[in-house]
Amino acid sequence: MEIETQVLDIDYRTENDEVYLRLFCKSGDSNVIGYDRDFRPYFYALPSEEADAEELEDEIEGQEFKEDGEDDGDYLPVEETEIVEREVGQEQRKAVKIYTTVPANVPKLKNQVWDLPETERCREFDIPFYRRYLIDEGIRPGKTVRLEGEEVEAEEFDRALNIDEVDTEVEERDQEYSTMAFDLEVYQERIIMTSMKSEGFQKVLSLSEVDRSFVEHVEDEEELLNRFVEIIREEDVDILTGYNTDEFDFSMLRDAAERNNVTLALGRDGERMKFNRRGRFSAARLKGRAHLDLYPFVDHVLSPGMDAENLDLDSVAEELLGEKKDEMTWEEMKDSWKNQEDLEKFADYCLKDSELALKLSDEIVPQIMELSKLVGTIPFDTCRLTYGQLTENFLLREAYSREILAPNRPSQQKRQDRRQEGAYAGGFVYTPESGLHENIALFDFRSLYPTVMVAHNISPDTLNLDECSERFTLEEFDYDFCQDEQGFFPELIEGLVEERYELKSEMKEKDEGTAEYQSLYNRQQAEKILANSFYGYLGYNGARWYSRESAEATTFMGRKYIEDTIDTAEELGLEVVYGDTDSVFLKGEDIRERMDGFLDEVNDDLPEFMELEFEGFFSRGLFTSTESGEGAKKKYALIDEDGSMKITGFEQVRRDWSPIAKDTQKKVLRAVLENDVDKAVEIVEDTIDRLQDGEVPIEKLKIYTTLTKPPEEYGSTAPHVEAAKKAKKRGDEIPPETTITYVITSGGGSISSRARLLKYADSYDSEYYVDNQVLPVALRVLKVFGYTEDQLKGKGKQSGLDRFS
DNA sequence: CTTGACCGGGG
DNA sequence: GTGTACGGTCAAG
Repeated sequence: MEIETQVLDIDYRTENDEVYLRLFCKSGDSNVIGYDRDFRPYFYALPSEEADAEELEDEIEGQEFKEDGEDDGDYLPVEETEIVEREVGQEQRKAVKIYTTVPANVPKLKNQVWDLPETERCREFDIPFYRRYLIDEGIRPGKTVRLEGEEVEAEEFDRALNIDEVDTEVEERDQEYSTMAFDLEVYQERIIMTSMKSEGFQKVLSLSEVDRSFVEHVEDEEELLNRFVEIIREEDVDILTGYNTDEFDFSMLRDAAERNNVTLALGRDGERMKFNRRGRFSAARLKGRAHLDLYPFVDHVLSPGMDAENLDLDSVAEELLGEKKDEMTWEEMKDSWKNQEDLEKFADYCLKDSELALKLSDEIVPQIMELSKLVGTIPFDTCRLTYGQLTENFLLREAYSREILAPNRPSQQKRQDRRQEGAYAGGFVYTPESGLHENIALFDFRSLYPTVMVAHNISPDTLNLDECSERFTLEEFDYDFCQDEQGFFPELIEGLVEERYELKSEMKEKDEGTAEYQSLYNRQQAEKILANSFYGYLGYNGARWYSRESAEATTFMGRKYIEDTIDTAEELGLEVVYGDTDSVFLKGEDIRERMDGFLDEVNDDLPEFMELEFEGFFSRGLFTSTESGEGAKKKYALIDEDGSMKITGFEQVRRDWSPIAKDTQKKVLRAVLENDVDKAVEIVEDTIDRLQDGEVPIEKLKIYTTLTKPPEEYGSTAPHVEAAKKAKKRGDEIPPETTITYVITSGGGSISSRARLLKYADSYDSEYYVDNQVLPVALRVLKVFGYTEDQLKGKGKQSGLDRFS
């Protein structure tokens, strides 16, 4: 048979010292499984100085390798060897490619081969087998492939085949994936509710009866688990998703399943869910169904481009969807369950969380899929890999197709050494003049670092070549980049940028809001993410292709271009307000008329591929100052003509500040940007008055901090720890991982000793909130206008007194 | 200034 | 399982 399909997931099995891969695919509505039994694990060995490739090959062929090198150890078979030519660093070399039977043999065999005197080193021995397969076969998950082979039977799948051939040169066809989001509610370490939501299906399983049509009552945790598994399998979705499901929901599910002796057979192959350990995290892996946790993807890939500083579901949904969770605090939820009151609201909240996660997945999963197609990782990996790891997977694929051997991953020691080298200079930041500026035009370089790398052919493989006719030399440093042939990194960047350019022009022909437009948008976005990742990757200490020189040269040239741009502006008599890395802020009454001339002047001098672009106008901008009174870098706020603010560097979005402090700062910023400093001062004074008069609702004074262990295990005293200890004495359960919502109450003693949980707080310490919360954040803005703490406070008190007199 | 502990997301 | 990988902040030393 022959089938056109998309790979969604993949794994491998070993049976009797043989290995086969399982490709979990989707073709229309059909679930397809393909078995490939023709792919063997392998790695490379490079000959040392005292041997050539042939001698090394003979040595390997002639040896009998045993596990742990012991005579009675299990045999580590070398199935086949082959001599190949590969690019190694900057030279062409012969390498021995060594095939074995099962993947687990590779690391063991590699150790022994590496120890041979004929071996200089081994290469590509730590690429997970299924990734190796995807790379070598050219399969990119989510992209259409044609599988050919004999049809076989397989339970739980609509079609199954033993693969003879994989053809990746196939025209793309659209494929939809069904998605379900889920969420758990937990009380005293027990699962009490779970919600599930997909297009056309919603349900809440609850341990208590709730008068809602979507709620199904279950007797106990065991029944809840069994029903959960049943429903997931009945609905048989392709993608199961949620927010922080690896760390929270699935770890709860695992514990509950253990307690109740239930098998979490959630995958398509009837197997139980397993945790894959990956460093600091564990990932809940289902087979054949992709479990995509949205949180790590938001954290690793999306957050650099987002405004939100904390990445809880609420903030992320608000930024990406413009939608908020239902207002229900954790305290309210606990009370609701404890007293079995208002359970309808509780169930609504539970369902809402799944609904939000599902909407978020509508937004995010297509991006994960596009990145999977581009980088070639399965979506399960794509959503969990860090930026550097995504980049590296792409590089491994591109290296393979160019017959380049990937460098080895650095050891812990080597990473340490690389870190020790210290930071190199980053972007150039222009010191602004603090205060309020008007009529600001913002310009920035289109993808500064990627374009710099292309313009100067900066790449580890063009660095300091022995033979080269034309060199780009950086005299400040002791190295150069050869210009004769395009390097590995510039070639990849140029490819991505050009492809993206085409996609963008294709986008212009589609209507915004259509599915086609969205899909093109997601593709170009994936390409942008990847193109922008190479610079950071070269300076990342864990990178195989680490090249400090390349990273350093890139920022150096970036600084040169932004400084030249600033010079050009000044030569044209334009006033520079600020600049950071790849952006310049200019101001002037007539800036709108003069900007085109400025842009032409700059762009005419730039190398091909580089471009300065106009970003937008702002009617006002506030720049703060440092302790010494100099203009502060990276801390400013802008307002455009529509009154929308762009705030950078202020603390108003952090959760360790109380709402009263954050709200006040935002209001003060707006007043200042609307050119009304007096109003800003009044806002502060008024807030201080209200705090001192006890008029501020206690809700506005809460501060969050998370406990990671039981409160009594902390050595140091911190407000949240003390608040938790006191609550525990009153009989509250405070398990680890609790987020403590506390308020500093009035009275004597240290601040920590007066911290109480929000629900127990019957007073507040106005002095603390004035001095440690409101004043510091307000001063961050108002110091520029000459206000001091005493002044704001004094005035506050005075106007307070005025009122009473 | 360096070192080490803590924290994130979830309930 | 071709496992074992973060990065920033803050208080203490």
